[in-house]
Order: sequence, then C-alpha cells, then structure tokens
Amino acid sequence: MAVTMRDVAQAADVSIKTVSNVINDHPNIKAETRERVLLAIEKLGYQPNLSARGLRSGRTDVISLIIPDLKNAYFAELADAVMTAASKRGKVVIIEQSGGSRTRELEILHGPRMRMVDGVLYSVLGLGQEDVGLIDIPTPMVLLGERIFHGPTDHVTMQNIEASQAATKHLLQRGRTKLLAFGAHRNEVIGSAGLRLEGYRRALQNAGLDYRDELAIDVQSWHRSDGAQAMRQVLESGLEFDGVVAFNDSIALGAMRVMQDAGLRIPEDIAIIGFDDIDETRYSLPTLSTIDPGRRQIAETAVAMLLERIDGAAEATPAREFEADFKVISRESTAIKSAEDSA
Amino acid sequence: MAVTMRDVAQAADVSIKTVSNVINDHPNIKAETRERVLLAIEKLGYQPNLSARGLRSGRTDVISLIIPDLKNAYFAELADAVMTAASKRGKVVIIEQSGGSRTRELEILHGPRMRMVDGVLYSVLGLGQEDVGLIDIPTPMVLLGERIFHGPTDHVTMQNIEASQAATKHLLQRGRTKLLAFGAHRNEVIGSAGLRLEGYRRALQNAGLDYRDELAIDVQSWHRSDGAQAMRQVLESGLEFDGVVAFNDSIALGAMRVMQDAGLRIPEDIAIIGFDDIDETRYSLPTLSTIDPGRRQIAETAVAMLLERIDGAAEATPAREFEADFKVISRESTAIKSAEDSA
DNA sequence: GTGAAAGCGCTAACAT
DNA sequence: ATGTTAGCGCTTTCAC
Repeated sequence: MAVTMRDVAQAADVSIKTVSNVINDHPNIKAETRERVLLAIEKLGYQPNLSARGLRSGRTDVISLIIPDLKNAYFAELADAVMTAASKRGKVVIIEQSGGSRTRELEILHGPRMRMVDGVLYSVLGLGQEDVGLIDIPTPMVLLGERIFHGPTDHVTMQNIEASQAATKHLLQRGRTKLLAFGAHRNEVIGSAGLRLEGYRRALQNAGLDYRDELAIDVQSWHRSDGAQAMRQVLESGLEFDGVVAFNDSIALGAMRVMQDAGLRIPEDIAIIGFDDIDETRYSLPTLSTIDPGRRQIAETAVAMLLERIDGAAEATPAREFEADFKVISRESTAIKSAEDSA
Repeated sequence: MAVTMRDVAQAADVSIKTVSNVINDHPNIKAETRERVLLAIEKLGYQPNLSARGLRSGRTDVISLIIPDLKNAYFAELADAVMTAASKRGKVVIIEQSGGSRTRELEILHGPRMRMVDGVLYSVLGLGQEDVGLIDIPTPMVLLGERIFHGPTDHVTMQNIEASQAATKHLLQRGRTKLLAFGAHRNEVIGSAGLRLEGYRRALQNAGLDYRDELAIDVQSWHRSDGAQAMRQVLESGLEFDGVVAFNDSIALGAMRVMQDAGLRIPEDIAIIGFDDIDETRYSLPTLSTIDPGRRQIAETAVAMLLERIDGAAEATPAREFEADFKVISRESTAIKSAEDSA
C-alpha cells in the first residue's frame, strides 16, 4: 500500500494533525517540527491522496473545460490559454469535447463528472439562448462564447460586433466596397455568426453603403473545407466582389486557397481578413490579416472569475459579463500594394 | 449538502448497499427493486461522489496525458485521438503540458497528481534514453514517442526509420536527388530526428547515392517559424537542392512559404514532403505530401494497453512495444508535373 | 503548538 | 436478494 499521513506522523514522531498542518501551510508550527515532518515526507516519498482530500474538503483542484473540438485551432489555442492560466493557480484541467452537439453538451453539464470538479468553463455551441434555463447547475460555472447571454452565470466573451465592424472598416478603408460577409448563418441573431454579420452591416452603414443580401455567404460549419467549398460556389455563381470579411480564420484560409487556385491574386484582386488570430495566419501565403480576439485575456479572466466563485469570494456578486479587448491585425492579405488595387 | 446514497436508500426504502449495487450494475437485484431505486435516484437528482468512490475503490476513471504543447497541431490531434479512445472506454483525460522541459516532465511524473489518476500516457520529449531509470513510477504508464526505448513500461510508437525511408524514396522516385534532410538534430541517435535522419540515409544508400552532410539541415525546435528561418538560411547560403524531406509538417509548411516568397515553384523547382499528416496539409497551397503516422491506431492501442495494465489484465506480461502502421500520402507538393521537373 | 477523534460518501466483506 | 458494518486517507473541530 502507498504511504499515508499516518506513516509520516509515525516516522516524524508527531501526530497526524501536525503533518496535515505542515502540508497545508497552516500557521503555528515550530520550525523544528516542520523540518522533522518535511524530512519524513521526503524519506518515505509520501504523496497525499487527492481522492481522500477531495472527499474531505470538497475540493479537487480540478476544473473542467467544455469545448466543441480540440482539432479546431481556435479551441486548441483557447485550451492552451486556459490550462496555462489554471496551472498558475494550482488547478488542472479536464477537457471534454462536445462536438458542438446539444445532447452531448447537456450530458456533460448534467453528468456525474461535474461532481468531481470544482468548476466548469463552458464554451457553448450546441445550446442556444432558449436553453438558458438548462445551464443552471450546482457546480460553479463561467460561460464562454456568444450563444447564450444574460444567463445565471458569469460570462466572458469577445466584442463580436465591434470587432467585425472594425474588420469590415479595415477593408473599406482600403477602397474595397463589394465585401462578402463570409460565414453567415442567415437566421441567427446572436451567436458568433449573427453578431459578426451585424458588425459588418454597421460598418457598411457608417460608410454610407447599402447592405446587399447576396453578398452574405452562408457557411454552416466553420472548418477550412467548408470555407473552400463555399468559395467554390461563389466563384461559379459569378458574383462580383473585391473583399472578404471571413468570420473565422479557418474558412478564410480555405477560401483563400480556392481563390488562388482560380487565379485571383490576394490582396491585389481580392483583399481578405479573418477572425481569431490563430497561429497559422502568420505563416500562410499570403499572411492573413485577422482579428485578435484577446484570447489570453479571455482565459485569464474566465479562470479568475471561476476561482472567485469557487472560493466564495464573489458570493454576493450577481452574474458578471466581461468583454475582452480586440485588435485588428493587418497583414499581407489586406496590404495596400498600388493605386489600381481597387480597380 | 448534496444528496448521497443514504438519501436515495431512504427514499427507495432499501439499504445503502442495494443502491450501490444498482449503480454499479451488480447482479442479483430484483427488477422491481432496481426500478424503485432508479426512480429515487431520478427524483432526488442523485449523483455519485467521485472523490469518495475514488478513495474507496482506488479508481478514479481519469487518465493523464502528458504532452509538450497543445498548440502544436500534431499534439492537438494526438490529444483528440486519445480523448476519443478514452471516452469510448468511460475514462476522461487530464492533459498536462510539459513544454518539452525535462524538469517539468519529471515534476509531473513524480507529482501528487499522479495519485489521482488511474494511469498515464506520457509523450516523452524532455527526457531521454539516459533517464530510463527515472520513469519507473508506481502509476501504470504507457510511453509514447521515440525518446526512450526498452524502458520498464509499454511503449507505442511509429515506424520512424521505415517511414522516413519511404518519404525519401518517394522523392527519389520522382527524380529528385539533391534532398535536404530538413529538421535534423545532428548529435541525436534516437529521438524522432535521429531516427528520421537514419531512414533518410538508408533510402539514399538503397538508391546508390552518397550521404552528404551539408544537406542535413538542423532545425532545433519543430515549429513553423523555425522551419521558415532555417530555410531562409539555406537559401542565403546558396546550397543547391531539388527536394526536401521535412521531419514534420509544421517546418515543411514554414519552409514552403519561404521558398515561395523567394520565387521557387513547388513542386516544379523543389518537391517537398512532410511528416505527421496534420489537417492543415490538406489545405495548404500547394497541398503537402506527408507521412500518415497512424495516429488513431497509436491512440487506440496506447489506451487499450494502459487499461489492461490498470485492471491487471496484463499483469504477467512484460513491457510491450508496438509500432503503428504508416502511409505515404502523396499530394501536390510532390506531384509529377512534366518531364523537365528534375532539371 | 500539538493531539484525539469524528466523519466526508462510498464500496466490499460478511451476514442473513 | 438484501442488510450491516468497517474503513479508504484525509481535514477539521475541539481539547489540552
């Protein structure tokens, strides 16, 4: 059997309580006693049993992160940011992939695994605003993403409308006027797609341009292959455009590849900007202009808020909402090369 | 306080043991009794306390996956494969990022967190063969990667030498003879870099070509930016080559981008093949030929082996080694376009 | 400053 | 087929 606190206590000739005190950095221990205990721990190779501690204290120091899909670069980078933030505070992270499925998200949220973690960061995709009642679980939770607003929990998100508006303005400033809103979900009002489309509209309006519905291109799933396929259809249709506001980087990269195959030059013929600032955008050919959504800030804030809820520091505080700062990252795909660009 | 088994037992008017039996699908329960218990569970919203179960049974149904870095596409895809395989068998996964640091890997391996998981999948990067003595931990473990061989534990890996040899042969067959071994670590014998360089040498030898040391390009860290930088130096140096065997996809993509910037056409001027078959290789311009290392098979096998160790099914079995099947994936970056390709 | 003892919620002997 | 009971290893009052 593994060595327990009792063994350590015996070896150090103190009570089990004293060992516990040393381990948990409690005050009121003579330096000499602490030394002795530490030595015994070292000698016996003692390691606390986390299950026992969890049972007794109600804390496991594990938090859960629910995301749609780790293979998606955006979520891999989010997971990394969350794990880094959690690790700084002594927590480890269990990642649960939902596949964006409603059923699976509910299963996870209401499953027994929730009882073994101190809290949850939930990046919503399957559920929507109408499900706001279903996310009121006993485990402390912080919501991520833009599918549900004003729920019963803290919420950390990015400035979708403002960022999308800035991205659109970025292209308008470069003289492009026939801009695709690439990645729309037509009948969505909130959700990333809905909000980003709204930002696109506002930018057009501010520039005195009309919104033309045929320029809003539906791309249901935001993977690279979907972006590629949607762009293929656009090119076949003969629709005229000189710029693309893509609602995430993956579909932007997919679309870029298809346009280049078709002989279009980027940015000379078509300027394109993405969303998310995934690592890859710095290495594509051309490099992709994009929106930095403030991922690190999102992760840090979400973890901090969650921990406050867990140790009750924010007990009296009502549900908070936090929007991270964003930045337009200008790269080659929207570079200004010469006067005839907008021709 | 949360509802416990005792409450359920009371509500269903049975003993606590019966409730436990129902939950754990033990035999010998009258259908009618089971019904009653299930109903009570439902009504009270009972959820088992996993810490308590873990304490009592010594099992947590959590396994740990130690990898260098989630932002690295290869590891993100590996993590996804592992989580999927684990989930099928009722386990969840804690991901620990080591950053490839020796110290950090040892810290994790010997840390208290190991006592809260049933087993570990450890993708070695920081440690090396000389550390084989340090990885003999009490927690069941399966080793991944190619830094340590013939250790005290099961080991799942890919066929590095054979795969690299096949990749090199793939280029040789296309008439390329001046091939960079891109991503070498000069003084490494085992490790991915060492083994892949060996495969490269064997392929040359089989083709009756001499190994030329100046064609082995050191790239210490295998991120895209490192590949880009190394290729910049190669181009500046004026070294002549007509093909690139890159030791992973990321550095291949970085290098490809730099070559294109320099006006080189791929595959006409330079043919290039990568390693890992990360998703992105299907969408780059041109698409990147690569080696499919058998990721799913690796994940499935590693998880299966680990679980056998955990439930003692493989108690008597000595440490096993398993090599996954690989495949050469031929894409545009090594396509045969015309007769003058090899000019 | 340290010790004794209770008990967290569960599982597994053992009993019936 | 079901009930009784001990105890996993730890933290936490409460004494001293």
